[in-house]
Amino acid sequence: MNFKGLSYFISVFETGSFSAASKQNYIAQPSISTAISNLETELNTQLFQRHGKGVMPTEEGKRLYPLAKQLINESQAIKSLFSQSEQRQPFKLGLIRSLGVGRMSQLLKDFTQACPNLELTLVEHTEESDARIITTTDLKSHEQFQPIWTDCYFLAIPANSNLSLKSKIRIADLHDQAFIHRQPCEGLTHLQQLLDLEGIHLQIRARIQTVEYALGLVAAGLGITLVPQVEAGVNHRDVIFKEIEDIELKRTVGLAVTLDARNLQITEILKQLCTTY
Amino acid sequence: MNFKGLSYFISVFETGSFSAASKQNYIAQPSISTAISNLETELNTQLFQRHGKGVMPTEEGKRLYPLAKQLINESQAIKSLFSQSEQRQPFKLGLIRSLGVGRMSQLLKDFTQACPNLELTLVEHTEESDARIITTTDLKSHEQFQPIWTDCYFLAIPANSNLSLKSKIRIADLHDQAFIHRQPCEGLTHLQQLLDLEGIHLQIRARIQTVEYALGLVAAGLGITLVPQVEAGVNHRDVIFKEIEDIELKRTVGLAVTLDARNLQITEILKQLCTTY
DNA sequence: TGCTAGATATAGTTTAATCCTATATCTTAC
DNA sequence: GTAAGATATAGGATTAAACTATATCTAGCA
Repeated sequence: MNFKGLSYFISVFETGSFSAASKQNYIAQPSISTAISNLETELNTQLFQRHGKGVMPTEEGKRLYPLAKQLINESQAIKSLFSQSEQRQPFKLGLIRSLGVGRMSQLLKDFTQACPNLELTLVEHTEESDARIITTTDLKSHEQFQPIWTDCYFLAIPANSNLSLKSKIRIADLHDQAFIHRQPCEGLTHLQQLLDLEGIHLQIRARIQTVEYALGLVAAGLGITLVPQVEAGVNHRDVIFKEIEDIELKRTVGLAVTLDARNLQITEILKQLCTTY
Repeated sequence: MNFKGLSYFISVFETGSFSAASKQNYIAQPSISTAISNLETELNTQLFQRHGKGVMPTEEGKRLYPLAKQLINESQAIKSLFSQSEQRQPFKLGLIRSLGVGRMSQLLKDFTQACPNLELTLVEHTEESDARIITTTDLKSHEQFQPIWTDCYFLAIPANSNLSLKSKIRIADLHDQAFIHRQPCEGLTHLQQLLDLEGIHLQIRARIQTVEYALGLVAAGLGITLVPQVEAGVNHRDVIFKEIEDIELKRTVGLAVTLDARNLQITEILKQLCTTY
């Protein structure tokens, strides 16, 4: 198997003719003939049916085409990635909020090291971008998803709350608790469904959007709230973080990439990189 | 760029030596030298630092390695896919429930057509498998995800219910409605959180697992329930399907594949195929 | 320091693959 | 039946890859 043979195969497939492919590649027609013939021998299958008015791909040929196309695209992507190493390539990465500064800076450091010719721009995940770091909730159907982290959710409890004294917090302990509601939040969505099933009710004291404000209100003693693991890592004055023992609250954060050709080489590297976390 | 050059590069990278790589590939050492040199010229970058005791990959070499490795793996996968076309290859596909018979049979038909040498076994999504068709909720961190369908959820309403008369159903209309609870169900999870926020309460009349039973109970007039779009397509006696107008309930169904080498060639084809839906 | 072992680089030759030209064969259309 | 257009085959020319032989470099050691 070699790149040239596959490239010729692609040309033949797309033009439907050996002679047209030969012109497209600036070589003689017999060269295409032998190249395809060699490929057929190597794969032990017939790729085209020959007849007077050109060729028709067989079922095997139709199966090979997208695979060959992708392979050739990737090889060219690798080549361009290195040979164009001089000029910086713009790349927009969309981010959701509350990803955690520590691990995100490490991730971005790894990204830029893997692609030194990158001119990275960080935008909101709702904006147009080349790739996004999101949870599975925000995944669009035309995107591919590579998980990076799984975050558990923790309760953030005021130090003076009665809950802070308990060694293990169970879902029943949340009954009638003062609660700071934060939206959008996958974990909270899940929690509230579970509470509803159990007939447990929360007293919503505030509705806000950012984790920082929510924790601020917790510190002020207004009530408890739910935050992703990573946000709980930081030390907050007057706030205690605890897991809920008898249920599992989590979200999956990962890289979502559109299957667009423009930045294929970069997104492939990023996807690869994400598998190492 | 050619396959041989990249293969030699991989050998050199893994052995840390031109001469060791030459032995591994049963060729003379100068051939490796020139092959790597050619690759470096083509990519316009230095891949290894030479010194007396072998070679050390440069930063560029380290970047190239995983890309080259993947490319070579894919090419061998393609080759083995066609040349081993005789013997059937076992492949386990895990499925969640309530995917919808119609579209699933079409998908499986496309799968088996794309890979005619497949010996396909369908198992529960919790069992060990080569790939799974699941929602994003069930995605594991070591898996890659390719969305296939996005399903909206519909309310299933008994024909004799007062709700069936309304032209548009809003979330407020669900207050104190008799409800058949089905778990696990992503959409229901979401819905109950929204109801909880609005202070709307459901009267749970039954708790079951399968869509079929849930619809049976709806038909019996026990209460309403929530089912994914695809299940609503089928005609059910005495059951009416309606969307909730003022909220958006949906799930994303897709192909989850582990990044395991064993069935790489097949999973790659399936992923490719899934992008076409 | 000088020697040796082990590694990569270079030069020149040989081999193998690729491509070319010329021509044969086949199909379709008129 | 014939011409046009397409693929297949044969044999020679070109180009790329591999080999042998040898040079150069480095590290380790007496």
